[in-house]
Amino acid sequence: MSRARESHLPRYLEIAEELEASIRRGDLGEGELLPGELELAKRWSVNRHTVGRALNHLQQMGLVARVKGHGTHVRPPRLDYRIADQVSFTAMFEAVGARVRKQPPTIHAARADATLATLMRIPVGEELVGVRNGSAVGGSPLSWGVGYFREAVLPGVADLLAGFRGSTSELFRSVYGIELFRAQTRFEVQPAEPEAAAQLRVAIGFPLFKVEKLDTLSDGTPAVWGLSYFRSDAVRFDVQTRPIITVGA
Amino acid sequence: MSRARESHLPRYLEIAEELEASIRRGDLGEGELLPGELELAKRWSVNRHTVGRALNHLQQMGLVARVKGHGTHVRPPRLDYRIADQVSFTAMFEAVGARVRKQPPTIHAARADATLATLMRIPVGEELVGVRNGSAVGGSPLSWGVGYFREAVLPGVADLLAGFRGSTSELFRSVYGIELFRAQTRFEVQPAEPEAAAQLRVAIGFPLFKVEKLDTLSDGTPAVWGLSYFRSDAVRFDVQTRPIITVGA
DNA sequence: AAGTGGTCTAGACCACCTT
DNA sequence: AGGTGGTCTAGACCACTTC
Repeated sequence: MSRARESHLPRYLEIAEELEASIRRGDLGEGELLPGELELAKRWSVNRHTVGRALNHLQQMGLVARVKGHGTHVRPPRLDYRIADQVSFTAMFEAVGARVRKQPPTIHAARADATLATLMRIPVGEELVGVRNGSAVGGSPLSWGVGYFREAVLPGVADLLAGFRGSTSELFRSVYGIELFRAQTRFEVQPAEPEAAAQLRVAIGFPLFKVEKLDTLSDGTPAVWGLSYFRSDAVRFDVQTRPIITVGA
Repeated sequence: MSRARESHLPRYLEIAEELEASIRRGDLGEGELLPGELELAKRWSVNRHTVGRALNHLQQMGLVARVKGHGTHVRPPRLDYRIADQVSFTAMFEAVGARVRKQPPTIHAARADATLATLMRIPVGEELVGVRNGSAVGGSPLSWGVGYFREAVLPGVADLLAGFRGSTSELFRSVYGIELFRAQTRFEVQPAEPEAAAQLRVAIGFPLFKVEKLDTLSDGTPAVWGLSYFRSDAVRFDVQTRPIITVGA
C-alpha cells in the first residue's frame, strides 16, 4: 500500500492528538478539568469551534467527558462489561472494585404487544412487569433502559423489585431458587435522543450502545428481555461464546 | 428573529425528524439522492450548517449515507451480523441475499509481540500470518481490519489465503478438515481515524464498531485473532450465547 | 466545470452548572 | 454573576466526485 500523502490532517485532529498525548503522559490526571474552549482556542490561535471539535473527538475516544455548564474533564479508562451465558451486572463491576449505583427502578404492569412477543418469543398478550432503570459507575452515568419480566415465570416479581437496588441475580436465586442465563445480546450504535442524553448526561447525538438482551432459564425458557442504552465512551463489551485454552509457556 | 418556539428541541433535530418521516413514508426511496445542503437549507430557511447537522444525525441513525463530492442518499436497513460459536461471515450474509465482496487480502509474515501474545493466549514470538482485509455488502463498504493466523495450527496458511476471496470457513474445512469456533468477541465504539475513514468511505470521526475476535479449534486452542472496524450505520450485531425456546401459541 | 460535503473563522445568543 | 458548552448564522476556502 502506497502512503503518499498524510501531511494535511485537519487542524482539529492535530490539536486532539496533542491533547491526547498530554493526557497519556499524565500532564492531566484522571478527573481533572481542562481549560475552557476559549482559553484552549487562545493557546493554539484557533477559533473556539475548532478546539470544540477536538474535544468532541477526544470524548468519542473515551478520553474526556464534556458536561454543559461544567466543563471538560479526563475520564477513567473504559469499563469492561463481560458477558458469558451466566452474568451478574452488579457482581461483575464490584469484582473490579467499581462503585455501582443503581437508580431505584420504576415499575409498571404491561402486556406483550406484537413486537415484544416476537422479541421475547412468547404469546401476544402475556402478562409482564416493566421496569425502568438506570445505573452509574464511579459517579458517572453508565446505562439507562427498560426491562420486561414474565410474571408467569417469576410470580410476584413486581413486589420483589419495587425499591430493590441490589443484584437481581442474587435476588432470583434466593427467592425462586433459579438461575438466569444470557441467551442473546444485540449491539447497535445510535445517537442519543434528548431523553437518553439527559439521563446519561451526554450531548444530544452522542453515540450510544443500544443493547437488547434476552435472559432465559436453564432449559431455554425466556424470562427477561431488556433494552438499555450505554455510554459508548464509558464501556466496552466482551462476549464469551466458548472456553479458551492458554497455550505454551 | 422569532425564536418564540415552544418546542425546546434544537432546530436541526426538528429538520432531521421531518426528513426521517419522509424517508419512512417512502417519499425518498432506498438509494435515492437527497438534495444538496444548500437546497435543503433554502427549503427550511436555515443555514447550510444546520441542515448539515440534521443530515449527520440521520447518518448516525443509519438512515442516510453521506459521501463527500457525491451527496447524501437513503441507506438500506442495517444488516444483522449473527454471531454464535460457529460462524461464517460469507455464508451468513449470502443467506440473506446480500452481495458480499471481499477485497483481495494483503498478506505479511509476523510474530506475536507481547500485546498480541496476551490477546491470543499464545507464547511471545510465535510465528503468525498477518492478513489485511476489507469487505463490502451491497456495494457499500462494511468492514476493514487485520487478522492473525497461527502458522503452527494452520500450516501453509499464507499461500492458501493469498488472493483468496471466498469463505475462509469453507477453505479451512476442506483443506485442513477442521472447524473454527468463535470463542470471544469484544465490542467498542471508536471515531474513525483518517485511514479507516478513507477505507470505509465515511467522514473522519464517524462512529465505528471496533470488534476484536478470537477463533479457536473445537478443543479451545486459539487459532485466529482479528481486529476489524465496522460502519456503525451499516450493521447490528446479534450474539447468541445459549439456545432459546419459543413459548406457546 | 459544477456540485457536493468537510473545515475553519467570526460572532451571537442561549441553557445549564457553579459560586 | 460568571463561565461552560450547545446551537445557529454567515461567509470563505478546499478536496473530492461526477460530468
